[in-house]
Amino acid sequence: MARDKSKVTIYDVADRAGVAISTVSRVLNDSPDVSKQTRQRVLEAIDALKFRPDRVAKTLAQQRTRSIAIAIPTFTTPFHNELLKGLRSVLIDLDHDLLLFDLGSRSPLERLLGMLKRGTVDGLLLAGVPVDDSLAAELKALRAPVVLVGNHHTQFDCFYWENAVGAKAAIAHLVEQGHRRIGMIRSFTDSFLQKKRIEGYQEAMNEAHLPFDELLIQSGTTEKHAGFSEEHGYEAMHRLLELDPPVTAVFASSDVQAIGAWKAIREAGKSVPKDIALVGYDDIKTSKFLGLSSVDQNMETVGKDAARRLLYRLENPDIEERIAHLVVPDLRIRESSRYQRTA
Amino acid sequence: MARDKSKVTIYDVADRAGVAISTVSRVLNDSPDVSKQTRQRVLEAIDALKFRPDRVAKTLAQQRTRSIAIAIPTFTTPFHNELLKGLRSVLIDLDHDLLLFDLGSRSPLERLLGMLKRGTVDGLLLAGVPVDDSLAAELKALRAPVVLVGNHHTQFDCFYWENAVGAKAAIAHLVEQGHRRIGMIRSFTDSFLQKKRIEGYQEAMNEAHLPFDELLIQSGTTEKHAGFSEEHGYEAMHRLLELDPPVTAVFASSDVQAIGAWKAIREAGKSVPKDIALVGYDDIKTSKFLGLSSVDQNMETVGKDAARRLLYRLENPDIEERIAHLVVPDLRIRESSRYQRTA
DNA sequence: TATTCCGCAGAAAGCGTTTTCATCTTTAGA
DNA sequence: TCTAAAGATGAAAACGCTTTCTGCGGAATA
Repeated sequence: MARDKSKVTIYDVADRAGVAISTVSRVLNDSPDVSKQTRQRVLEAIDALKFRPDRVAKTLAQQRTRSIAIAIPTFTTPFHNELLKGLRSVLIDLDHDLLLFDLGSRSPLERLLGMLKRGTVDGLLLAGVPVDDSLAAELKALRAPVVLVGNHHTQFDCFYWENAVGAKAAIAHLVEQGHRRIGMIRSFTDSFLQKKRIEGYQEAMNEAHLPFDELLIQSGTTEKHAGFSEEHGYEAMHRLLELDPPVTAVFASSDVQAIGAWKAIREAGKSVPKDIALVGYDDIKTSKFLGLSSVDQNMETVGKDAARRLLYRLENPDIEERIAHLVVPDLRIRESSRYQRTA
Repeated sequence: MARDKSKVTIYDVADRAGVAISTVSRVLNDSPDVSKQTRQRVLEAIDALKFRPDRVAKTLAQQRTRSIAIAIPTFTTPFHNELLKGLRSVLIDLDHDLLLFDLGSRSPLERLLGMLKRGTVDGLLLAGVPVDDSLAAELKALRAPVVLVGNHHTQFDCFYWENAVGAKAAIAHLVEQGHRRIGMIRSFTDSFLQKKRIEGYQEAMNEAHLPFDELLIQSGTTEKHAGFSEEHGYEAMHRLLELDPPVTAVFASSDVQAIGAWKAIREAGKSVPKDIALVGYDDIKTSKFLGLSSVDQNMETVGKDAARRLLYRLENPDIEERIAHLVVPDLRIRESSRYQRTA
């Protein structure tokens, strides 16, 4: 309400340029059906009046919002920052807006679908959100372009990681450093991602002919963020510290968990990497400065690629082909695991 | 385009209920001018058709978008995560959307103002964005509701921190621990916030009758994020390490800088807190687990308060009164500075 | 010279709501 | 019993664009 400031509209421009509004619209949208002189005149009028087309009206007329929503489990983990960064840079270039949507809040899925139904956004990027068949069906029914990040589903475009490969590389590295009792910190819930990382852990252990001990894979009790939190890592590490024979290395499913674990190790009077070597996952920026070894997933690049794909699908709603892009992660070895065991 | 799925509109509802669309709209907006039976009938129709009013059309008709944008310098620092969290929780409750806007990209201010002009958002929350008089004038001219976080300007509602108090408390604590050569890591640019923190540093040094030495206040060369980055802290710490007599404690203007500094200290073969005590600012979640002492600014609470204020101003555009809420920060003492010097 | 075609521009019909205004009932007041 | 007020509803005009349809004049074709 009370929006006086008498907005300058397409009519004002048309008046001043002595043309019809349709002509102004054509100029605005780079239509070829406008003569050079007319275009010039309109452009001048636009300039003189400092006219900016109303985004909402355009949206209503075109039935297209030029904005997408990204749904992520939560904001409080640094995990998604890089992803967001990549996303934004692409969206800006293609003149789209980004709506934030965290699934931590109440009735998240319902609100998500509501957004699509009410036409708030054109498309959806689900990052780290598990998609079961019922959700998939609903999304399909809405015919909404959806791109998945960090998860896999045959009916959608996906960008996800070779989680098994990353985990395996981490463990192989620890084995090479002379470790034989290698613990793992898992997440609270049993996601696709988590399964793969455990798979990688087991493969590497097998190949090194190390016995499998299920006590070596521990989780904490904090459910928040599905267990991808410092607290959770801290708790899980406590359990690992009680094992006998003791672990000499720990692989955490995320860097934040590793940071939590580190604290537990410190408090137990042990040190990293001398007593216990530590490797995380995600390679968040902090890890580079903490000297925490980690598995780099190239989040920013993935963010860019995912955004491009979503926008492409917006333009071409009817392509049937689904892409499933597998990103191969890189192990970054730092001080937290750079210590050769001689025993 | 190609949005077949033949959207169900207010007309369909009206048809089914046997009323005019205006009546449906009244029901939708809880108008009292609808008889009980009619309302009931309409409600049933809405239900049966699973009708959801189109957000965009509503926006155009009402000249109100029900969404706000938050402008922050960058996503890659964990600093704003808590703020975002607070914001979101309030916005959800009041049915508003949040658009992300990072100023790291090109021509940010222009795009920001464009958003307002084009009616993409109703209001703006500027977090950590310096507002000079020319920007203030432009914002005023647009008559847009704006709330500032972390900065002060007489013409806008502000939520900001007693930066001097926080810095002073940090230094006082270090003095109490027996430190006399206390370094400070500042940001790259000379913001309001930075000035205040330096002010607090100096006050505390004065009160402890410690000599002021401008070499004790160092910055790095990395301009990115105005110097609030790990790299910057790392560089600045290198300079501090060269001082003679050496510093025994360092106060960083942010936690990320402190993390960078910590790395430099480690690499120099010194340890925290034994050789050098460390205190940061912001109290990001990571700090709690690193054992990094820090100054807590209650970001999440501020985020909530700021969002509420902005929405309040949206409802009441004409209130003249400006609020300037000063948040008093709390020092959180952890291991990184918990070491009494006997010298 | 008569016909067709093309380039350009205007008129007008959407897009899906809200909101004002007018109309038609009732109900209340005298 | 008549009139005024209140209550409920519908018709239609916004909101600010895009897009289709139509038409006009001039160039190209026959």
